[in-house]
Amino acid sequence: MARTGRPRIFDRDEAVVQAMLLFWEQGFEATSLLQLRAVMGDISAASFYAAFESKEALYKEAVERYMNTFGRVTKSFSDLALSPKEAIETTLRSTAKMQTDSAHPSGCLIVLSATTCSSKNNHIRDIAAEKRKLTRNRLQDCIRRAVDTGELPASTDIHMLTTVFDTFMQGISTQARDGVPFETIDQAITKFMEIWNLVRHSA
Amino acid sequence: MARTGRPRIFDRDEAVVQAMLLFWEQGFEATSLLQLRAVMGDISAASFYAAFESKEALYKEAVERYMNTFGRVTKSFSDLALSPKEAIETTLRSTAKMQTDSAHPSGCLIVLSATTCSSKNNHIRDIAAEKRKLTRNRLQDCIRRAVDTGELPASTDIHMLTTVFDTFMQGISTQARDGVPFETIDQAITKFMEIWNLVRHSA
DNA sequence: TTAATTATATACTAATCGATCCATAAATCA
DNA sequence: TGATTTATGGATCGATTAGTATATAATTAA
Repeated sequence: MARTGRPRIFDRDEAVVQAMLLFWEQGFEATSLLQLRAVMGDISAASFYAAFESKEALYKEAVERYMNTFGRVTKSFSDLALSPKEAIETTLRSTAKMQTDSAHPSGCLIVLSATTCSSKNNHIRDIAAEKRKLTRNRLQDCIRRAVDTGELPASTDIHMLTTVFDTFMQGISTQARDGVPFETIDQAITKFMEIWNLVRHSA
Repeated sequence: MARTGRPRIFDRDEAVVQAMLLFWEQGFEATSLLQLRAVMGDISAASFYAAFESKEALYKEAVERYMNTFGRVTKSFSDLALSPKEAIETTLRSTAKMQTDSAHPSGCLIVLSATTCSSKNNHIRDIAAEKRKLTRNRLQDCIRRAVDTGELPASTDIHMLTTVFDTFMQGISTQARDGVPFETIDQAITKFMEIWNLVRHSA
């Protein structure tokens, strides 16, 4: 059952991807409708608003698309086939690798695209902030699992340790934006992960 | 010898501070001239452009002001009265304390206010990026000093270790923006700093 | 063939953007 | 006093912002 009406001249799915890349590079507020429509296939304003409700609605779609593609690098947090330590280390290395890939904007869209914005757009900031919270929760679950299975001592301060790893992970975005190469970040991760063994033997 | 001409009706110095706070909160592009003029004492457009050359020039002044006030928390990197480890630990704790102070915007202006911007404004991004580079260099000098004095082994990878601490420090900005309280970050710093001893005994 | 549906192109809106012009006010200097 | 200097208020600039109105084109369903 094909849908009725005049067919869309552009690929909506591909348009979302291109919009995502632009939001990733420039952030929400710095990206204009004119720029968006250009990269989305030189579509008209009418076509844009017919296919997407608003700039904000498109941003939400772009964020979701990011989470389901590039943002998947943090999925290892929830990989029960890995030990918690392996899960975190894998996530950090995948994150660094992805964020320094020159095939797309550097850093993380969720961390960079809307951390600052005008007061009237605080609800925009919340869109990405919510995703950061979700990721942090999965990191925390991963650490909790390590405590539950005895890999880390029962005395471990889960909240504190989550902050240690979350802080480092978010810092990778700025490092990547500033051009620090993957190899350097990767070596830094190797050193950073040694914290795990310290926690392990701090009972 | 008082200067000639009609006296300025607003406090230029205080106006820069208020502009700095607004750039800090909202970022460069999200902050409009209208908002700036409002917080700078409800000054007119003519007064603004007479006292400051442009929005960009004001931003540069605001960045300098930040570096000479709130940004001073990283000065400990260069405090030779402290051991390198103390210098870094002091800087991290001061940074966390400052960035979570509710008396002003959270996080770091240098990290947050211009990491993303429209393509035409890439030179704006460079203003803050240059400051991040300077801070990183002072952190690196601090670590180099530890190697030179023998506090860290001669085999230490200074570049890598600088990345470890710089990444964590920059991550504090997003943590602060997301409302993580000082106490939590402070405890995370305690755990994070244990890396130092690992490097010390990794010869 | 006609109706219904959907997307299109084009023109346009009101608001805001950073920045400028100009006449005038308020100070010092001679 | 009168000349010089600087800052002011207020109007305005062209460009750009996100978003809309309208008429038409292109498809499917009946």
